[in-house]
Amino acid sequence: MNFSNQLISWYLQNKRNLPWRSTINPYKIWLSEIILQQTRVDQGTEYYYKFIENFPTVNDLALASEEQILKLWQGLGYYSRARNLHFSAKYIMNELYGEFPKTYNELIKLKGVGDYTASAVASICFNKATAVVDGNVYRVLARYFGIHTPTNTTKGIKEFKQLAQQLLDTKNSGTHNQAIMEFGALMCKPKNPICSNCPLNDSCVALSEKRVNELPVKENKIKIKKRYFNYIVIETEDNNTKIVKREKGIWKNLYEFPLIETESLIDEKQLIEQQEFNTLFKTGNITVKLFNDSVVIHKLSHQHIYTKFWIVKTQILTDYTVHWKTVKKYPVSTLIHNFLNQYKTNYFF
DNA sequence: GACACGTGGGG
DNA sequence: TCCCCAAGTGT
Repeated sequence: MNFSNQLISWYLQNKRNLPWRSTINPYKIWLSEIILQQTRVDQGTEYYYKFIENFPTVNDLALASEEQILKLWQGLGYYSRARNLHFSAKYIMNELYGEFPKTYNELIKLKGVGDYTASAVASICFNKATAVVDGNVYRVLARYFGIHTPTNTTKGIKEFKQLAQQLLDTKNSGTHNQAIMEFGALMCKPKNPICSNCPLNDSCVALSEKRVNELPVKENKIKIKKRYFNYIVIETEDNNTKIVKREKGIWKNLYEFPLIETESLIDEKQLIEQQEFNTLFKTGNITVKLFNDSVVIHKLSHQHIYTKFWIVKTQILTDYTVHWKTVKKYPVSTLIHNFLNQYKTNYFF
């Protein structure tokens, strides 16, 4: 048996029973692929169920509001996926008259759909001969063929894509693609791969050279930046607070309390001296209290956010105020969500 | 080409 | 604790 046949044979006997494996509906496959980008199956599965339940068709998704979609996406991260999902659903309904794209070249025109997702949907739903290359594929191919080219370089991307395409069983593209990914996820794992029980262990270059744990090779290391957030959590006498929509960067289009970002940690005295703080409260009579005695460190893949939540009691405000009861309806970051769970014991998403 | 973009699990 | 990394894409 060749490489592909061995993988497919293994796959048919060992694959997990996942909800998107029982359909070739392109909307559902597309949705599952977007959810699973850079996301573990265990983490994404509940979101897949929620989205299918709330938006059974691409039309339902197109008709929803972005806020509704972001609220459902809350906690999953990489929120541009949700925004692009919505944008592309509207594009499919309005520009393509509801007809889902069927080829790699048409699929990749969708926002949020790149080489991987276009290849996956085209092969799984329409049996097109397009090979997927994701993290699993890089790992399986790098090890099996002993390839040391860094995967996150132009040269590596090109080389692995070409090899994957060459190995593709073009009669069973969808099954082949899912087989190699599932094999990478369950057998050829990043740590502690199950080489002793691997169906390919008699022909794996990395195993024969005892270099399994050296592959795949990746270049670069991102530098972690530190940021200092001061959230101004307002309590008015009529039980309102203030929230605003983030307009760019991280958590774009999610809501948060008025934010004062500083160069370093600040105390109450320094907070009150901030220009932005004073413009929030034109009239006097406010009380300020730090909610978290120890700074909250929210860790993201490339930045650590040192956060202080300042509770400010005041009389009445007018702009951007919402009643505390309605705060839970807004999509927020996990940082804000965690705060709300501590601060308002009646807050549930 | 380099960097931004989240969150959570595992070793 | 810290670091890797997970069905990547957009700018």
